[in-house]
Amino acid sequence: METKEISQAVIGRLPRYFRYLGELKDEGIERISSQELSDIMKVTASQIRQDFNNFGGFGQQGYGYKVEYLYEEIGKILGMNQTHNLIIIGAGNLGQALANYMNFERRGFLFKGMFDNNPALFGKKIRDMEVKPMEELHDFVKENNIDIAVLTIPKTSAVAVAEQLVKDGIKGIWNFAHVDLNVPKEIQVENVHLSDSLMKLTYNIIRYEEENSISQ
Amino acid sequence: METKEISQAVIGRLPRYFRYLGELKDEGIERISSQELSDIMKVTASQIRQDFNNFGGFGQQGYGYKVEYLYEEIGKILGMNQTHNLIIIGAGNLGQALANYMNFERRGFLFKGMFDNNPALFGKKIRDMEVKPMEELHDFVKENNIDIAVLTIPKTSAVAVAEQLVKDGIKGIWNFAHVDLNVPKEIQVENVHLSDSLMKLTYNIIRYEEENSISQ
DNA sequence: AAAGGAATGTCAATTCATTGACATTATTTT
DNA sequence: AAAATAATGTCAATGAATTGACATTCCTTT
Repeated sequence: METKEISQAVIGRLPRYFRYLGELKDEGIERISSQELSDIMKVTASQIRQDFNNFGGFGQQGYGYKVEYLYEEIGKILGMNQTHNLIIIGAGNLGQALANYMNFERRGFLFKGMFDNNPALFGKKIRDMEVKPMEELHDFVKENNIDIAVLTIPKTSAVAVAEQLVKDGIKGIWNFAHVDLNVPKEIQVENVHLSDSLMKLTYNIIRYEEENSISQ
Repeated sequence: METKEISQAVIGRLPRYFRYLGELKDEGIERISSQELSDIMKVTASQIRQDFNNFGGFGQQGYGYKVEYLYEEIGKILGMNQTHNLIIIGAGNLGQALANYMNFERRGFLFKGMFDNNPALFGKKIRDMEVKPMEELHDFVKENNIDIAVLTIPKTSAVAVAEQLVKDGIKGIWNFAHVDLNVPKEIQVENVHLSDSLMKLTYNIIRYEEENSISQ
């Protein structure tokens, strides 16, 4: 079987397709063409077809795409048909918010534990899960087949914790700490750098204002 | 003055440069070459120079870049030398987490208010700021010169709220709702779709595992 | 069952982003 | 003060991503 690399540009668009297709499915729509999807999603029909073709193509010529089938297939590609054992490290506001906010379970993310080094939080229940001390983290990861660690701890400790998690056998890290982790390339890292995102927003706001004042 | 468009690819890298330069500055490092920065940040020196040149270039030939100067200049480009009035709409876990988590003020983001439609939350203080009912939102935005609205509300209401915010004169929206907002292009939107990010992570985990099992 | 129409899959062309190379210019050393 | 060195700024080349075009294939209608 040939292993052709699929670009992260394509991967980055899949969740959005998945979301729109889920909505179409919920609306009871059974079939859609790339052109119709293009109109709804505001991307070119050509890109949609090109993207899907990375995975062999899911449509029928002359007909279009079956919404439910396409939804399922993209879901499989994204691993939404599997379960993933997940822990949250850092039980501060953000960690708690993520634990509560996500309807993880609906997508196969099994919330297995929550860790912090603040004794005041030990035993506190978040989503029926007691916060455990950091000392227990590494054994827990090893013994419970944890796939994904969510890092919502300060950047000062994030790098070291990540390195240890790698040794414990973690497969992926969802990193909210404001630092770049230094892990082997076989460990997948997805960064969510919130302040970077906010800075992009301010750049674009300022840029728009400047453009306007120049043309006045 | 010429208005040359700077690609979002470049903008997206600026906050990371800003972060590394801030750290270098804090370490007391005064000068750095694109090659040294390249080694630290794991991007090509060519890209670094190319990126900076979009803004005219900040270095001195034969010398390199003055860390503090470069830090300040990139900060200005990102609007970090200005203040931005900001409100959070949706005082649930995520909204509260963002209010507490960010050291907004250090970067010029002035937290001006928090809104929700859950009466149980009205008056609750978050960061010395009482949660206000949604009814007061639109007048508040108009009267207090709000630049940025952070949307941490369910997707069902996000689209309508965003449309009204545009009428109220908002400039940018930091959108955590799991939906694409439909606003005029002069309004800047920065999406943080957390579950999209998590799906990318699972894709990459699965992909790595498949690659490995094939080569076994 | 055959003809016509519709929409995919795919190839080619174009646009955009990244990398490489080097002339130029400033700094540093002698 | 001059020569040597260092590193930028910039141009050209390469590579990647997106868009456009159309032949092929399947569906639908008659």
